[in-house]
Amino acid sequence: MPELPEVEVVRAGLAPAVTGARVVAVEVLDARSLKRHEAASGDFETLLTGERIEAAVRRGKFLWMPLAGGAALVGHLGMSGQLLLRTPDHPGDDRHARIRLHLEHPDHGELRVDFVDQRIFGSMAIDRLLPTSDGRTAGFSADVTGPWARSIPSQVAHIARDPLDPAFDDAAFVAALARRATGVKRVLLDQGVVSGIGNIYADEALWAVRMHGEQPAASLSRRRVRELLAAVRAVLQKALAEGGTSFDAQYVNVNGASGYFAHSLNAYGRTGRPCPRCGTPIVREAFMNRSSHRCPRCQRLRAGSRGGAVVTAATPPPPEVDRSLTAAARPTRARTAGSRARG
DNA sequence: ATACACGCCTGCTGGC
DNA sequence: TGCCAGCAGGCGTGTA
Repeated sequence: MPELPEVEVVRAGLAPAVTGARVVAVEVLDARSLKRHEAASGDFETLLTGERIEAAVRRGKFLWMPLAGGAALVGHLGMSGQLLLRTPDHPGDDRHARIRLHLEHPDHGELRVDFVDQRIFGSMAIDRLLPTSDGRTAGFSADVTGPWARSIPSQVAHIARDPLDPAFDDAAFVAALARRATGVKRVLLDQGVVSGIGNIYADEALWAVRMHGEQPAASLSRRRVRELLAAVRAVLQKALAEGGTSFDAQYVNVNGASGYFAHSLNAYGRTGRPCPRCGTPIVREAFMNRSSHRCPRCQRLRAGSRGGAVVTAATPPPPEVDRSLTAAARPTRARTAGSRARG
């Protein structure tokens, strides 16, 4: 399931191929993938056909391509979405292909972008661009000089900046947690507070700093919140670095699903298997209609230390983000695009 | 305003 | 073997 690193891999793979390309034809194979397209703004195919793509930009898990006409093509991969860059003659028998874009690029010639999405939690839409509320660059892209750089699609405007964004406000994040009367994991998953984090990387970051997901956010000291934020960044960057290796730049096989499942993980999906740190079996617990995974020994609920004396016994040891995520993960890492064929 | 349950979707898996 | 519940879960919406 694509979270920030996976979406960034897709964006980075897409960008060189689509930037400057013209949309010559659009095929909507399943209109359900347009559920976030506002019909009142016009027909999706009509609005998109003939447009020139200016860039590929990402904030959190949202991806968009500013168009020369001033609007943007917005994509969200949802649970199972992929944006696959293909040659025009690629077989069209993909069972879950929902939308197809036929592009003409001045340097690369004819290209096809297939939006493939099994569960249809993802979507594409044409949306208008609004100025960013803080006047800064809207998201991540290679080019920040275009007229669209400080503009964000209306349906992405409520999404917070992600932790890898240079404009992310650490102090505001600390303050936001102090205000929240809920568990820290819920806040990590709230895209209005910090974007890009899904269930997998939330569990991994919490494991890295030995924190219980139900720990009340407001009970955390500023220091602990900053440790958590650092762990989030480390986990995302580590995954991103791995994803970079799985991208086959030669023949643009842009693929959001290859990579991260089943490897590099210390807690997520490891129910019953030993915690890489202490050996205690990882437990799985119901959480918001899904699951949380944690080490019952390393990650316990603790008395809050915020605003009071630090309780020595409750002070966690320093996080071991790097060592655990690097060394433990490598042997099980999947290969690259080639391994994807197994499905 | 904030917190949380729910619906949207398909395909796979395990229990009976 | 077939059937069905459960699970995967991001995000918008509705409710309290």
